[in-house]
Amino acid sequence: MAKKAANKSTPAASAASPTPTPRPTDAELAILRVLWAKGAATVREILDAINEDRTPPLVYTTVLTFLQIMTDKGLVLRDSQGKTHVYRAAVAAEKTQRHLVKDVLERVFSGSVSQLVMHALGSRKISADEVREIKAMLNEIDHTPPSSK
Amino acid sequence: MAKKAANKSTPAASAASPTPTPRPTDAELAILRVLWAKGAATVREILDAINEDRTPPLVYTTVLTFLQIMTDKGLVLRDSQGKTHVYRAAVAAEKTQRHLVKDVLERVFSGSVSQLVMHALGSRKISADEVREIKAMLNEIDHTPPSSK
DNA sequence: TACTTTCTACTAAAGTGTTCGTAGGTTGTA
DNA sequence: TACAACCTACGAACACTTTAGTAGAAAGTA
Repeated sequence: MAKKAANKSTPAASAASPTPTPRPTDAELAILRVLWAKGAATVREILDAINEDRTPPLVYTTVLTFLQIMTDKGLVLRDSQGKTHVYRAAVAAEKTQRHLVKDVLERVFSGSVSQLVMHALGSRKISADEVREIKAMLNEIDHTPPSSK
Repeated sequence: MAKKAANKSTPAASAASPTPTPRPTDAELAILRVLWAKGAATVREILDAINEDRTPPLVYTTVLTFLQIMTDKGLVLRDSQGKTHVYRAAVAAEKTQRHLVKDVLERVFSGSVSQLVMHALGSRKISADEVREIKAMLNEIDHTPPSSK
């Protein structure tokens, strides 16, 4: 009947790369974000951090299960510190973010960076500082002579 | 274990309330993109369009099933034209794209537009035209006073 | 030592997404 | 008319996600 299903974003070049980096799920991303921010954390610390911005709070074992799954997937690393496990992210924030952005870029905007950027700029109030920051980046990759400011 | 769930099927009352616009799935997005491009299409037309950029091609009934699900969800509208159904998107491209960008913005970048934009800019080669376009948009934002609150 | 707290591993169930297959109806054509 | 081609509805398998419960070990406390 149904077949093996294929949810692979990367063309599976295999070889040496240890991380195929499939899109993390929502729950996984939430946990990774805590770990990226804290560096390392126990289940309880992650639980508390997640429940801070979450209306129906998760229970301890739910987060524990996520961490176990993520350990299997290679998304996090586990240090057995006495009886308690301490987790760290096994994937870099930068890389994962880039991956997710690229994903949206292709899936939603057919690869049009300007479309994506324009939607991003329109999606939320943005500070003058941020505008300046973005302009600086644009100037860096600019191929044309600087226009008037 | 019940899910918080926002909107359920509402089988009888089709196209009732304003669409809460949940994230479309990958398959749904692929179909929406075809419909946004073509305006309206039959199952077969959608199938052909999708299989153009798809290595293991889908079969007819798979796409049909997606369309049926999407009709139930209110993502597409169906015109019964004789024996064949003609589908149109029920959600605007703009709105859906904005929604998806906002989603990534919050989930991945904690709402930091500049972070998202910078990752977008770094994720792919970008033409001088695109750079100009983005700069123009930045200037517009920049010069728009925040209005009274 | 006995009780309580806390932790991990294992299990499980409901939900969601993806993918087809089969049955049965309609339509055009030899 | 009979058959092939095409279409829709429905059902089903299966993987993946989310969520939590139970059991049992370890550690702290009265």
